[in-house]
Amino acid sequence: MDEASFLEGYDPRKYPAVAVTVDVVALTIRDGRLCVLLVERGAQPFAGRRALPGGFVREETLDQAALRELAEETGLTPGGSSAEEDTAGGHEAGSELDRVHLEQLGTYGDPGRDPRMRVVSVAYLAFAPSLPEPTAGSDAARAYWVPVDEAKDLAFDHDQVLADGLERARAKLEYTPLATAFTGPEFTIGELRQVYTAVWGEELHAGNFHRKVLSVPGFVESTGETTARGGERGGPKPKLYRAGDARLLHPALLRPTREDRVR
Amino acid sequence: MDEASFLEGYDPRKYPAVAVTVDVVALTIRDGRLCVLLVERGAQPFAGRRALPGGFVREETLDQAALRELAEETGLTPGGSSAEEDTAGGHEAGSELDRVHLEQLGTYGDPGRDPRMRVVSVAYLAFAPSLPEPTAGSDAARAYWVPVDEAKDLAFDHDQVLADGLERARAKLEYTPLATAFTGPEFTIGELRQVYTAVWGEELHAGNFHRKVLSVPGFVESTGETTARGGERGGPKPKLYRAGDARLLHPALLRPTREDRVR
DNA sequence: CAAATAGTGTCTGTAAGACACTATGGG
DNA sequence: CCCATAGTGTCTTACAGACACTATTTG
Repeated sequence: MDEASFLEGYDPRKYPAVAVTVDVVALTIRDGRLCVLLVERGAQPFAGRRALPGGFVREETLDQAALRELAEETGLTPGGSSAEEDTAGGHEAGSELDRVHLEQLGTYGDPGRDPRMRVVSVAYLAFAPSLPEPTAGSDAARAYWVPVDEAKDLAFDHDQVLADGLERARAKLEYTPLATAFTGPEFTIGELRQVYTAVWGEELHAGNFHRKVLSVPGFVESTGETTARGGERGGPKPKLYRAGDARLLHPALLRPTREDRVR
Repeated sequence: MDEASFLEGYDPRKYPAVAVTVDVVALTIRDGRLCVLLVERGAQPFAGRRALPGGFVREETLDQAALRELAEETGLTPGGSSAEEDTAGGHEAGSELDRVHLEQLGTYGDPGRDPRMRVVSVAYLAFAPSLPEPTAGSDAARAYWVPVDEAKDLAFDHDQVLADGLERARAKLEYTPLATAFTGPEFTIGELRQVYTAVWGEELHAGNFHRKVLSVPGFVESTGETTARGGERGGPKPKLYRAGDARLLHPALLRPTREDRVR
């Protein structure tokens, strides 16, 4: 049966129900460590286990569903989590949420990934600047940031989803300027380098990194300012930069040569 | 509502029905042109319009659903298209279908993309070696290969899906050896170059391409043989190669420097 | 002052692209 | 014989990484 014939004679009640959810791999950097937002599950199955935040898709686009879930779990956008109406139109002028990068990661739909029914989950990947612990807010009390190397044994197939998200994030830092999505609106080259070292888990040569970043057109642009103070343990006041207008890095910033080209 | 609370009190009948389909962007190269597999729609909506092959997801993984749709539309795997049982277990030892590369492309789920109900479609991208026109087979009579630059005004949001698939394919040729998925099991460097020019739509310098391909470890390996005859308009008998064991090209084969790093 | 960081200079190996050239075989 | 293609040589430019070095600021 192809799509055409399916749509001709389609009757929803003839087929087993399928639920569509979104799950979000939200990454941020806290204290120099790459962290992911997790929630504690209260109910079966996987009660007590940690899981990626996510939920049912309503009358909205998939992107909107992912943004809504992220907002609810981080407690960032004041948009009420109680409203049951169509959220397609508006959530209030979000604060830090506007600086969050959100993209689709992949879709996970193996039969049996949820023991109770067929659930197809569209996973999203989010890059966020350092955010406050979400416990402050209302109903997001069960969510918290966990260093990615401590995020194991997640519910459902979320270990795999997280692994896919991390690999995507590492690859994206190579050829896009998305590292700036982890920083504030103004940042130093050193802060940018810390993003790379946190995500890649590898030390980078400070001098070469500095020159490389400035040589890629459109990656960063100078604000003309410097920080008010030098580093905590000394050093000159570094210059401040903004994200540039490039959407692709050319030439790319390749990860340290893992001779391990996968065979 | 997050996933945890959704799963606690979930009742499928409380929510509007959602259908999940797979659609396949199947690409091949015919007569030096990049072509996509399309089907003619017989029923409303979009009757008479062309669309990507696809269909309803059954009790199977999403990957299996995509492979099954592709098999049915190309008429390649003898596996019956009439069987209604669980296909998770087996399709017969497929012929050319084993050489097809299949990967998930993305998921499209805007409300209203199908005028009758909420349909979330998981799109797949397939790279196939030159295949016979599928009209030969049974129920695949409505499917045919169309040069991608003539594939316009497709049904649903398939123009967008196709565009995303093409961009993915072009990018993948840069850093993976997937160009070999478009060729037969043995190929010449010239044939491989034709894959690149067809997909990228750009001429490549034959000499530099030749040296570059051979210099990337694991991209191709020599069979020690040459073709039986030279080119149609003369020339030496080129050597034959097989796909190597690399899964990533290092260093990558970058597209001709579009100074247009996207801004 | 000591230590740490920002930022620059320089050198080396590798890779990409431009161009030229030889060799081979079909029409 | 003509011409297109296979395959190689060489040169120039660009870039990545290693290393060294100076300057600046905090404790």
